[in-house]
Amino acid sequence: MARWQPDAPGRLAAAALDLFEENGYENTTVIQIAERAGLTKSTFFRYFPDKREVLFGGGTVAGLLVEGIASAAPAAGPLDAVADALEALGRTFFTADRREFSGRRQAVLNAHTELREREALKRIDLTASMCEALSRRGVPGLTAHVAARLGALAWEIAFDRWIDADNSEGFGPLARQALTEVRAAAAVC
Amino acid sequence: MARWQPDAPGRLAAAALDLFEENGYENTTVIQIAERAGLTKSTFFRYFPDKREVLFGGGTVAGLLVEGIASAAPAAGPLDAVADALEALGRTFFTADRREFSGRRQAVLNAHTELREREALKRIDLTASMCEALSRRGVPGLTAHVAARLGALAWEIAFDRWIDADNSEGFGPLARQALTEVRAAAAVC
DNA sequence: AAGGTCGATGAGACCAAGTCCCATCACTGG
DNA sequence: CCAGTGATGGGACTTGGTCTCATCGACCTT
Repeated sequence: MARWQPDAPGRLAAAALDLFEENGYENTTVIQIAERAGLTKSTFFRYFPDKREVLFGGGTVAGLLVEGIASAAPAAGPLDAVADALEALGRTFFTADRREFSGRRQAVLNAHTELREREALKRIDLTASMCEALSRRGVPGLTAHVAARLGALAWEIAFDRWIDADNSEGFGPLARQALTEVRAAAAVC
Repeated sequence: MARWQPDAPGRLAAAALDLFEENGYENTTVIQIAERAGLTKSTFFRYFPDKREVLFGGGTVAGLLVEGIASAAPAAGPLDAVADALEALGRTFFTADRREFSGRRQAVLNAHTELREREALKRIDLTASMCEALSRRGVPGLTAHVAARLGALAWEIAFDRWIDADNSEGFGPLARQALTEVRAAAAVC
């Protein structure tokens, strides 16, 4: 018999999402989250550096993106490399079984400025990661910047559509579709 | 004789910038900021909703941008409207006499994650404002999104160059230049 | 000139976030 | 049987942020 229940951080994250949905982010206390998970404030801060971070656990995304861009066909253009990376994300991270969770989480993020703020920072850092990865492919600096930002925009569009209940397509195809739309829109600016 | 020294928020912001430079953001206390400005914690939070916001006082930027985009020539394309707006910003906000201050402020922002986070949110909201303004010009949704993001990128590039000491050009021309470079880069994605 | 309102500020209680340090206690290996 | 380990608990402490009430000079009214 194990001494402690398994997966403390997972339980904390689940409890936090529940409570944020029920009472709102600013009306729930770290102590309440910890209690619902059968833990204490001390343990909460052992796993998460602050209250916001409890909803941003999966830090593997940056790595997946960078790897996806790096391993794209050498002849692929910058936006094609980004498309490959987003597709990899769809296979590993935005899988069908996580769609409901992602939707709930995103709804909570959208509803609270403090959480939107954290998300904004994550997005900027992810975009910077994509930009670096593109540079390492030999893409010139400014082009890499533009491609990374257009890729981030396509990502967001695809994510919104993926979350949308009436849509049962996978994230990968949605990302490719969004990317071609973005590319077309950029051409008429 | 005035009962109080004038411009309490301005004094608070100046004191905060000084202290952040001297001791770093997390090592300076709101009480210290208030004391240096000859005020108290109560007064600080009367003018600023939180400690970070003391470096983000000028909230007129969004209005200037939106107005600039709205008042561009009707025949102008989306990115040209953005260029007009950035030029207006250069005339009203990024004036030569504020360059030194802007540089100091930006250095502090870049050095502290908490402040970068707030800046990230501001940027997202500004980009959304530009996007809306473009939509009101009749620019189709996706095109507006792309133009707003490319405009934001050009803004950042122009700002960095403007801050750079060896460059005495005004913000407006730098923004136009950055925008044409970004446009060219987007064409080869 | 006396008195009352107004508006910016001060004082201090109070709560929650976040940090730190040390105690606990089942499991493990010798 | 015993010492070490590692996840957890407990609680003191600092700071950000909220709230309410007190202060007091300027200004206005009569």
